[in-house]
Amino acid sequence: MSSSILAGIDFLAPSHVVARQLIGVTVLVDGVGGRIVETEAYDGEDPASHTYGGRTDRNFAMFGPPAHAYVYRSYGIHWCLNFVCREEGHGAGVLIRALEPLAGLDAMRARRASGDAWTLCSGPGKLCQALGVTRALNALPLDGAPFALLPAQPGIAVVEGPRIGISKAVDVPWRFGEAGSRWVSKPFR
DNA sequence: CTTAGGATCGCCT
DNA sequence: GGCGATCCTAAGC
Repeated sequence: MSSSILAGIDFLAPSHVVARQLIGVTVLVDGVGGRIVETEAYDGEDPASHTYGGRTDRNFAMFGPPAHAYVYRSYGIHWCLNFVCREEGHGAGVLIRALEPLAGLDAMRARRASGDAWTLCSGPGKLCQALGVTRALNALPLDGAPFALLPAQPGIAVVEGPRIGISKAVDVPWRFGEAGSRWVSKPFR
């Protein structure tokens, strides 16, 4: 049994609400990770979402219970980490796009041969490489090993903007970030 | 600073 | 066979 409430967030809420609340939450994978500073929301009603066309072998985790991981391979090369939200069967989630690295910096640098501190986790593919996230973590619950989530400090200022790297629903403002953070994948304007 | 191309997996038409 | 919720490197302005 796993609760839908984790780190003070109710993962049964709509994905754009969860995406906003996740800013400032600390995520660790085997003790390596940092504060979430950038997210994007995706939803079953959303043409840009992997789940828009229904359930497949690749996206089944997004149709499973909330507060679980959905990991997929992007462009055949990178891994991307999502947190499943909404009720089971809905097909919604939040893409974790960037972290402020806090724990396990040595492990991150070892996994990401090139790259200075600013680019260790400044993108969905990069942070998965830094934290060692692969398909092996797909569909696992977020309230147990190797995951750990710690609540955000209250009062974090959040900015929003259009999502990155998609070709449909381009104007939906479902990208969220910590205001003024230098750790995001691209500046907000 | 901006743009272009390659890497390469899995789903879709 | 095409294309993507990406990243890195190289070249052009």
